[in-house]
Amino acid sequence: MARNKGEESKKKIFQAAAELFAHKGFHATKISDIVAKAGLTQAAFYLYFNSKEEIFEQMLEDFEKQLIHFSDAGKKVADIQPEQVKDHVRETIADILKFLGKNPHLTKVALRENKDDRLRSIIVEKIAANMSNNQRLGIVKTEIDTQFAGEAFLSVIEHIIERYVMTGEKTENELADQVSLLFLEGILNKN
Amino acid sequence: MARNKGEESKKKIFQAAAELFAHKGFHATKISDIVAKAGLTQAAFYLYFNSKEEIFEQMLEDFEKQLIHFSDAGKKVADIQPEQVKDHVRETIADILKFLGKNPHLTKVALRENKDDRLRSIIVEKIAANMSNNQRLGIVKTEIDTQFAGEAFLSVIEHIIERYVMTGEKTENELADQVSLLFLEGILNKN
Amino acid sequence: MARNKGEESKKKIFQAAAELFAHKGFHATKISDIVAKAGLTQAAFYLYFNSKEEIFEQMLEDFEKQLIHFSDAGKKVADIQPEQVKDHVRETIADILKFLGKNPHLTKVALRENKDDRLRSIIVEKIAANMSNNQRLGIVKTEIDTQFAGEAFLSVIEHIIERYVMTGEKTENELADQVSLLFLEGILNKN
Amino acid sequence: MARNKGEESKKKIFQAAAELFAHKGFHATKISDIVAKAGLTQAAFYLYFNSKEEIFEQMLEDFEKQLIHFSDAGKKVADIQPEQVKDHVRETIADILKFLGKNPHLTKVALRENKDDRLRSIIVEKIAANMSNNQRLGIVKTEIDTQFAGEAFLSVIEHIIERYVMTGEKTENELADQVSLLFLEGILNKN
DNA sequence: GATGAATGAGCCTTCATTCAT
DNA sequence: TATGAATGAAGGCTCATTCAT
Repeated sequence: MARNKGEESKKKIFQAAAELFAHKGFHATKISDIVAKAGLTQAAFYLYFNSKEEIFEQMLEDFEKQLIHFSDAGKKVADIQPEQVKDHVRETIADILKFLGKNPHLTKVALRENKDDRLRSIIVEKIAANMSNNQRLGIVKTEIDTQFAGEAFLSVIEHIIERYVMTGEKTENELADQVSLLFLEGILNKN
Repeated sequence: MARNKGEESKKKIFQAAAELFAHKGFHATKISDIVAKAGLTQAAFYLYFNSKEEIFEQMLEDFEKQLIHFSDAGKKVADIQPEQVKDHVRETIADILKFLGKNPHLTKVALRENKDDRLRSIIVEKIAANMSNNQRLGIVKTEIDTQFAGEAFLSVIEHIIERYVMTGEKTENELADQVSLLFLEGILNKN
Repeated sequence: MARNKGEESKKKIFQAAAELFAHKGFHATKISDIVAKAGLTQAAFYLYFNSKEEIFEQMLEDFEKQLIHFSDAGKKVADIQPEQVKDHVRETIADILKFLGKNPHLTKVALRENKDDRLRSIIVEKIAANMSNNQRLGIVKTEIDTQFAGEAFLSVIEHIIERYVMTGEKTENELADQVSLLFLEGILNKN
Repeated sequence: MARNKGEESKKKIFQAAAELFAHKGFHATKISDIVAKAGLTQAAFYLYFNSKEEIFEQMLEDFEKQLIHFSDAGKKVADIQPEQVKDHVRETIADILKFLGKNPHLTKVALRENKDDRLRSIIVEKIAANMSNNQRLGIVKTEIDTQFAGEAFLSVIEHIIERYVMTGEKTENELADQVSLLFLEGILNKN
C-alpha cells in the first residue's frame, strides 16, 4: 500500500512543523529541525512546500478551514430553556475545548504566531455575537462588554489548551466545568 | 553634561530591545534592529551587553525585581469588611494593571518569551494563595480551583495589557471594572 | 508503432537542451527545464544521458561531425574564373549560413559555450587557409591578415545567425549579399 | 592612509566580480570565488552589495555611464576632408578599441551577459547613425544596410577585445588598422 | 521505457559577534 | 565612549543525480 507516499511525507512534514512552530515559534524553528523530526532531508521539504513561510501560511489556512467547519456544525443551537442555560454553555465550552484540543499545536500557532490576529478576531467575534444575543434574551448581564468578555474568554481557552490539554493534565470536561463556573457565575459566593 | 552618557546609551538600547522583543519576539529581533532604534551602532551594543541572550535575561531579572517590589508594597492589605470586598478587589486589579501597564513591553516579554514560565508561576502562585485565603474566609466559592483561576486571571490580564493598555484603547480603571465584574460575578444575570 | 520510442525521447531531450543552452547558457539551464520542455521527467533524462555535462559534450561532437561533413562536401571548389569570384564567394557564404542556420541553437552553443574554442578554431583555420590561397592567386589583398579576417568573419556570421536567422528576420541569401558586400569590397565608395 | 578602507574593499570586490563574470559568466561565478579573489569573506560581500544580481546590475550601469561619457566626448567630429576619411575612421576605431579595451571585462560582461541587449543596441545605433550620415555625404556606399553593418562591426570589435586586447596579443592601433582595412575597403584586390 | 520520491552537496544570504582605531 | 569594517557559523533554498517500482 505504498500508494501516495508523497502525500504521507507531506503530512509528516506538516505535522512536525506544527509541533515545532507551537513549541519554539516560527523563527526559532529550522527547516532542518522539521525534516529531522519527519525523518526526511531538507530537500524533501521543498518537494512539498515552497518556503518556510508557505508551510506556515498553509497551517493558518488549514486551521481556518477547520474552524469554519466547526462553527458551521454548531448551528444547531435551537432554543433552550432558561434552566438549561448553564449546562448548555458548559457543553459548548467543552466542545470548543475538544475541537481546539484536537490540534493543540495548530491552535497555538494560529492564535499566537499570527501577525494580524485575523483568526483570533474571527473567534472573538463569534463569541461576542453569541453573548450579545444572550444579553437581548435577558440571560447575560447588560453591563458586560461582550467584545471584551469574548477576548478574555479566548485568552483563557488558549492558555488552557497549552497548559492543560497539551500536557494531558486535565480533561476537556473538567476544564469546561471550571471555565463555565468562572465565567458564568464568578468566584464570589452569593451572600 | 557628559554625565553618565554611557548609562543613557545603555538605557536607550535596553528600551529599544524591550519594545522589539515585545513586538516581534526574541528570535525575530536583530541586534541591528535594536541599535538602529537606539541610534547607535552594533558594536556599541557589546559595550553594554555581552550577548543578545544577556540583554534578554537582564530584562527578565529587571521585571522580576520590580514585581517583587510591587507585591511587597501590596502587603498593607489588612482586613477588610465583607461589603468592601468587591471594591477592594477592583482596586487591586487596577493596581496590577497599572503596574504591569507601566512597562507593557517588559511585561509581554516576561510572560510570553520566557522559557520556563518562572515569572508567570510566581504571579499565579501569589494570586492563587490570595484566593485560597479568601476561600477560607468564606468570600470565595470553594468549588473554585484557585490555581486554575489564577492562571485564567493572568491570561486575561496579559491579553488586556497587550490589547488595550499598549494601544491606549481603554484605561486601567475601565479595564479593572470589566475584569472584576467578570471574575467576581460572572456574566449571568442573577435570577 | 512503438518503434524506437526511446530514440525519440532522446531526441526530444537533446533538442530541448540545445535550445535552452543556446538561450540561457549551460549553467542557467536546469535539467528540470530541459525535461519539462521535452515533456518528460528528470529521471528520464538519465536514461539517455549520464550527466548534464555529457549531453553538452554530445552537442559539441554532433556539431563537429556535421561541420566536417559539410566542409568535406565543399571540396568541389575547383578553379573558378576571376570574374566569378564574387558570385562564388557570395554563394559560399550563403552555404555556410544555411548550414549553420539549420541548427542555430547548436551553432550558438558550439561557438559560445565552448571552453577551449576548438570548434571555433577549426572553422577559422579553414577560412583563413582559403583566404591565404586566394592571396597567392592575387585575388585577395596581401595586406590582409587572414587569420584575423577569418576570426572577424566568423564573429559576424555567428552574430548574424543569432540575430537574423534565429529570428527569421532575413533570409540566408539576403544576409549573404550583405556579408559579401561588406567583406569583399568594404563600405567605402570607390572614388 | 587607511582612509575609506571600505570603499577600497568594495572596489576590490567589484573588480574581482567583473573578471570572473567575464571569464565564467554570471551563473558559473560564485560569491565565494569573488571574495576569495578579493581577499575577503562572503559576509563582506553583503556589506557592499545586496545580492549577486545587484553587483551585476551595477556593472552594467557602470559600463553605460562610461559609454555615454565616451560618446559625448567624441562629439568633436567636425567636418573632415574626403581624403582624410580613412585616417579619421581608423583613429575613431582605435579610440573605440582603447576605450572598450580599458575595461575589457566590463565590456565583455556588458555585451554578452546582458539579457535585453540594451547596451549593445545603444552602440549599434550610434554606429549606424554615423554611417548613414556618411552615406548622405557620399562617403559610404548606399547599398550598405547600416544597421546590419553596425552590428557586424560591433561583433568584430567585441571579439577582438576578447581575443587580442585581453590577451595583449596585438595593440589597439594594429587592430584598428586591420579593422578599418577590412570594413572600409574589403578584402578584394581592386582590379 | 518511464516515473515518483528522495537525497547530497553546495550556493546565496543573514546575523551575532569581534576588534583595531 | 563609540564606530567602521570584517568575520564565522549557520540557515534557507536549489539542483544534479539516484533508485525502487
